[in-house]
Amino acid sequence: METKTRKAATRAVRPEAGGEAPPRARRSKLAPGEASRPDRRQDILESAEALFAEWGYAAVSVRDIAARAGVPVALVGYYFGRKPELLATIFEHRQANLEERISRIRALAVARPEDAQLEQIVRAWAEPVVRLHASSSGTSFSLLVARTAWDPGPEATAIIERFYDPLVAAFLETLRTAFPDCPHERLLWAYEYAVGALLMYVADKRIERLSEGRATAGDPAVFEDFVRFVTAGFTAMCR
Amino acid sequence: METKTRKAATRAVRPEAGGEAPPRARRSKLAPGEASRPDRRQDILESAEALFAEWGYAAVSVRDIAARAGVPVALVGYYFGRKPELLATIFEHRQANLEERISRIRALAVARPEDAQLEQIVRAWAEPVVRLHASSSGTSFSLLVARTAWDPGPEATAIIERFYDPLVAAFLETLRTAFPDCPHERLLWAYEYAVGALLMYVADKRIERLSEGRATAGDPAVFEDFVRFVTAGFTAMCR
DNA sequence: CAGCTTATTGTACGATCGTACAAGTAGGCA
DNA sequence: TGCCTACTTGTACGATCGTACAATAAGCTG
Repeated sequence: METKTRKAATRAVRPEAGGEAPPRARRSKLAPGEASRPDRRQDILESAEALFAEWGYAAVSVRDIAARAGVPVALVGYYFGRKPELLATIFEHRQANLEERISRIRALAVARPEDAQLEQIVRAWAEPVVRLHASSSGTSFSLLVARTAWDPGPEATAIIERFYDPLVAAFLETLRTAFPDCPHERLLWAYEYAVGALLMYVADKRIERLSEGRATAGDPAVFEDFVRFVTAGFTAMCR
Repeated sequence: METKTRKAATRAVRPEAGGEAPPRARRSKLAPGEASRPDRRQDILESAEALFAEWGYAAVSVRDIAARAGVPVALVGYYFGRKPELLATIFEHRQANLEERISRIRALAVARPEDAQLEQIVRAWAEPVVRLHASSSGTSFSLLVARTAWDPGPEATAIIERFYDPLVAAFLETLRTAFPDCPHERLLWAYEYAVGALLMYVADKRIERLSEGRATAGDPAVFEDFVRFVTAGFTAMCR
């Protein structure tokens, strides 16, 4: 519940090292034997991702991010502008995984084997997330997605609307081919429950404590159980 | 990610208007025809509950709470001490609902009709929450529970451990009588998914936007669908 | 009335926050 | 050589935060 009133953004130009701009090939001169000095912009991005994922967007300060990246505070603003833009940039860099989910779901809508279709939809929807979560570089981002989805603040909800509304649309549309007679609202509720389960799969820390470390999210059998749970839930509600 | 270092709490005595102390029968003198002046302590408590539920613990300042309650800031500290104690007091005032859940679940463990037992367990576990959520005075608290469960901050996790670990224990213990052959970890994962679904049921704001207002959580049929979803999920995973 | 306890208020301290801004450095190209 | 651009840094401003504290008001008990 903040009420910030500051001058509007007047930053002249910001380096766009991401996609279209020149591929950021400065710093080519490095002493022989010296490891290529890591990109400080990337350092900031990874630090922000890790910290946001662990503590939530609001609980992490720009100074925390800069400290973890080992750069002065002002460099964060230089590369990413305001704090909400930094959050958005993180999600932009991870869009590939999201687009894979959408395209896999949409592909199922056209080719319909009519058999075990639901399970395929659930897999197409959840599997990229679980795979990302299991990878070493993506585990913090999958956690960040959950934190952002649960964050009631305006910055987080804006991110969710922008990046994940298309996924919901694709999922529901394909799901309607599997359950043509199920009312739309019921599908929506079932989707909510599935999202809740998936977010808990990816983000909950409590299960580690409750199981005394025996329950690990990396086990493929756990994912198979997850698919079973969600698939059966959908079937029970809509069939 | 804050690092506060202040003097330890040296407040002498704080009014304990809640449970054991004298029932707070001051302010008995009111002019005839004048409505009994509302308890300002209660006002603060309700304001805090509503604001924490809507924006999350960290995003709400003590000043926000005082402003909503119409009292000066210092009164919050006078009645509740530090901010984490205020959060804990809210949960203490709502413990009745939690204890109902636990006792209902435990009651099912002794009398076992062996038939439809799982559905009864799920109902005993979820129904008090849904009923509280549907009531006018409890809808903000059920939202607060979800926000707190999802909050990675230390204050929130302390609350969850203190108040909800007994519920998990009761649920799992009773569940083991229904699925004697299901491994413990699998039950734990299924419980996680069920919690995720329940929290989404209670707290998610996105479904209102996605359904354009047509999906209402108050509908009893929605709760029946929820029970179906979770029950089928458990059965598919553990049976 | 006095005396004590509770309730109430304004205020101020120290800390942390996001963000802007001016000044500085360094490398590529003329 | 000098200039342009990208990168880097220290710092400071205004705002907001949790919390403590002294002082006052109000109500009850004698």
